[in-house]
Amino acid sequence: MATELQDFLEVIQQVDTFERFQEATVGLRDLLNITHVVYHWVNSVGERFGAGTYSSEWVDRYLEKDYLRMDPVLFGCFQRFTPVNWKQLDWSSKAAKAFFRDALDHGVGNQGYTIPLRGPNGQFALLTLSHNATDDQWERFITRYERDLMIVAHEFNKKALSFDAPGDVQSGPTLSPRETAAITLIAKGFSRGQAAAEMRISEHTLRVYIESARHKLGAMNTTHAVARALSLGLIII
Amino acid sequence: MATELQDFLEVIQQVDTFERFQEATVGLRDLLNITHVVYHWVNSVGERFGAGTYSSEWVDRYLEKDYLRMDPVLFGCFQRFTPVNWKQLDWSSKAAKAFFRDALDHGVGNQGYTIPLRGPNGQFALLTLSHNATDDQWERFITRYERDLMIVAHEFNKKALSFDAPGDVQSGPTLSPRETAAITLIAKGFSRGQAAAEMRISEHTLRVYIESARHKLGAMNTTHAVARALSLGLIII
DNA sequence: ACTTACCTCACCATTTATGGGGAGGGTGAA
DNA sequence: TTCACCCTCCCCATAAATGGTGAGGTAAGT
Repeated sequence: MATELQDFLEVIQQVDTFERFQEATVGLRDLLNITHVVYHWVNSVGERFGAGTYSSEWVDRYLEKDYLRMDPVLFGCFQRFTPVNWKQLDWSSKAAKAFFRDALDHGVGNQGYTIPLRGPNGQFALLTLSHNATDDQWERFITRYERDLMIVAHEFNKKALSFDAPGDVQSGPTLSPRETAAITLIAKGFSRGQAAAEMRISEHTLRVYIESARHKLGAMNTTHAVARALSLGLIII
Repeated sequence: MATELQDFLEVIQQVDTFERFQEATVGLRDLLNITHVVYHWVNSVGERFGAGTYSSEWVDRYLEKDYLRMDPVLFGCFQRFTPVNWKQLDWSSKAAKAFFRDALDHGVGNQGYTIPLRGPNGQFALLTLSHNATDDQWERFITRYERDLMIVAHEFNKKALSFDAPGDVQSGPTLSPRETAAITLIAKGFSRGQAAAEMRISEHTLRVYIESARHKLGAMNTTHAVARALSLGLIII
């Protein structure tokens, strides 16, 4: 690992407030000598949090124009496992082209590289680097730093996570074996009657499990309970 | 990065069949001079695939006993973002203790380290290392290799992904914006009437979206559709 | 011994979801 | 332009889920 980035990991580990995230992104930008570094994070309750070097005008415009719903970077990363060079994305739609032009006008670089990382409970994070460079230059930059940046992204996430769920992991509700089995069957598309038959219990009993699980999960209805159980990783389908 | 692992990345990149995964795990085990290396992967359609150095007896027993549903490692990793040292997990339950003893009896080491990684469409992968060592020795081992192993895990996943969706990323079903919005609201526990009010459309229209999404997702009912949409990463609640 | 949680079963009335139709207007791509 | 897909609205009858309340037995932990 490049020694300058080695040191930078220490900087991340000392982040203790949201504001420090901002400083850390600035630090990384200056270290790599590029135009922008942005860290974007969606926590387990769907709250978005961003820290980075984009101008506040661009951030406001991005939110105002609801670019979240058309940004090919965000969209591409939602469907991907691996980091992505922006050039590889699909910019063919009219909306995407307009968005890219708008971004350029607001100081975002013409090149970009984004690392997506996912956690349990729908946690989703992006570390984005942007710069003005030729395709070749950018390719070389990525080749040089991609592995280091992966580590940096993970360190950022570790910090973000520590803010999200301070303390224990095992805090959420737990389901009994029969409740888990019942909810899992329902999540697989079984009706109550089918699920009861599968579990060889009366439909009445199955209802008790579902209701019990629903209460534990604080869910409004069965569908909500299934969604929460899935999000919390309590069941696997 | 340790040079021996540097070279190993090349080995991973040359994996071209499922069998080669097996060889790669053996290679990594010998390189690190530990007892076991296992790579476990759940693809976008829920199929499980494992490659590693565990004895076939243990693998068979694991499946036969349905340890998948009680393994604290698997369970812990589902709820976690970051790699986990097995010692940190909750082994207090009777089932977990019995499982651990059974694992020891089948040659699994007393120490372990597992890196969870998630992708879109519910893809979930684990890279597990296991060894017989004291807590201190294992701690030192992890401290030395954790960053390198993260890179290795990502390389494994890159390969696994290339087998999963050869070619296009856009393989699964997609939902229209309104369908996504409707399914998301239902997943959040809204009734059809509430969701329709929230979207400012008639309940009839909302039903059309739900039904349409249900058909696209090949789901038996609304709850199943929500579960599938969540698993596929099409919605976030 | 006592409490807590789990598993199993039952009835009531009401609300909600589902499956099957049909129809018109919009937008974007081939 | 035509085709496909999306958005919006409507009716009907039936099937399924929900909310509330109750009750008896087992198993584990304090």
